[in-house]
Amino acid sequence: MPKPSDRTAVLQRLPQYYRILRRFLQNGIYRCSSAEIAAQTEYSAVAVRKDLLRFSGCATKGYGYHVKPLYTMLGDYLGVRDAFRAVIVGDGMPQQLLCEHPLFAVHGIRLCGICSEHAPNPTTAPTHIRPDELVTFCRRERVSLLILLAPIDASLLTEAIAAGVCGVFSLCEDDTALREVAQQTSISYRTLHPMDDLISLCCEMKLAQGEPTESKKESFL
Amino acid sequence: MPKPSDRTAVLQRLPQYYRILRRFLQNGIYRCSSAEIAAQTEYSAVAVRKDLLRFSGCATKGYGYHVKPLYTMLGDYLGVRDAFRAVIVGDGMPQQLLCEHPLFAVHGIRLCGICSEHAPNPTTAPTHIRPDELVTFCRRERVSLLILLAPIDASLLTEAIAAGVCGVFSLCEDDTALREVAQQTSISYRTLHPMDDLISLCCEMKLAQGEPTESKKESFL
DNA sequence: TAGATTGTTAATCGATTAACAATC
DNA sequence: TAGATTGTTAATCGATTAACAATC
Repeated sequence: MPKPSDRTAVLQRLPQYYRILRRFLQNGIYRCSSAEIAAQTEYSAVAVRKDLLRFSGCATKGYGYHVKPLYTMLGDYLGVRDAFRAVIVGDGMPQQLLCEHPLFAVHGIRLCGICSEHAPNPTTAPTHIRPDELVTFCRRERVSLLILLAPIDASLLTEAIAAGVCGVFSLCEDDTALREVAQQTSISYRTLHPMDDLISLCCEMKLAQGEPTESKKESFL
Repeated sequence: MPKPSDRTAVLQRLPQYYRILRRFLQNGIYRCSSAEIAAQTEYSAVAVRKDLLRFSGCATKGYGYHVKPLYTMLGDYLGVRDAFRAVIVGDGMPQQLLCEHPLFAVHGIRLCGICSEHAPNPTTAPTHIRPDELVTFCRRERVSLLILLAPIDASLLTEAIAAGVCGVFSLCEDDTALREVAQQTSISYRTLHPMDDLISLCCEMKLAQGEPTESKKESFL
């Protein structure tokens, strides 16, 4: 059923639409056009319509999209209601940040534990898992998703995959081990490097300065 | 000098190469091939070579790239040595997270202050700025970059831009005001939604489950 | 009926890949 | 000279856009 194209550009945009629709619902907006969604993104209204073609059941020509059913169908399609069981691996600030993030409550990802050398703050954190217990825990608790805040050993990751893990979300500086293992095991994964985006922004700012606009040119007069 | 293509796909990849090269240097690797860089990414060696064509001075045919000068040139091109002056706007956990991030020490972004209702933890945080002081502060301290952890008022943002801000990096759930202002003022900006990537990963995991591989198919026998 | 809007098809554009030339 | 590797050109592929048909 899912077309191969679902794996690429479209799949990156659907979660954005999902978030935008949620905001619409929160603001009491129950009807919207493709143009209204597009205005909240970098894309065109035509692109939005194409992406949402799969959910045509929630659209009416001349009227637009019915936000409520569209939000539900989109969520189902994206798998947020599947309640994937997840473990955070690694110490550090982002750990607490992630634990408190509404995603885990709202979006059906069930945070089952935290795997780190040192036990985290017990008031906010779920079950603590020692690194040597990780594989056993994943198998017993049917964990399918690891969220990496620190690099994981290639062999440990391989064992975790054998124990049922099928997805990895990495926020690590160094993803070498993850890429290695992923090549051999066909798991799903994403690596995230927010600071790369910040640097790319800096570069754009720099280039923009080098190309003065009309008003800036005038200042040389 | 900069070609229009610099604004798009290439510019998103260059910061990745920059990070990978830094790791090479940290590991004492001073020579590398395009294939070795590509292995740390999702891209092909040919793509890497094309992207790095601008830095041909740091390459030798039959040998590869000279990591040290390439890292320096790439950093210069990306603007990380320009020491953009930045202010974090908004309360919350990511604030402390960002303050402690090595980026601000290592990559030449100078964090000048934090703008929020309540004063942050004074031990780790730089100057605290009250919201009504933001515009004055930006003008006086020549701030060019705002890092948004909470939505900013469209009019306040417009004033900040008039005061010299030319880039915005947003981690907010709702970017409506930012997009509005950006359309009229031609600032550079990036919006980041890590949870969108996590949801996209969930969807991929779900789709992968629906298409059993050979080994999984066997389990039905 | 007119206006608004989705859905569809063909054309365009940009990015990636493949093949190979150049050269250290 | 042979091997390794970058650099270049043309071909392919995928994604976006434009024009318009369909219909509520």
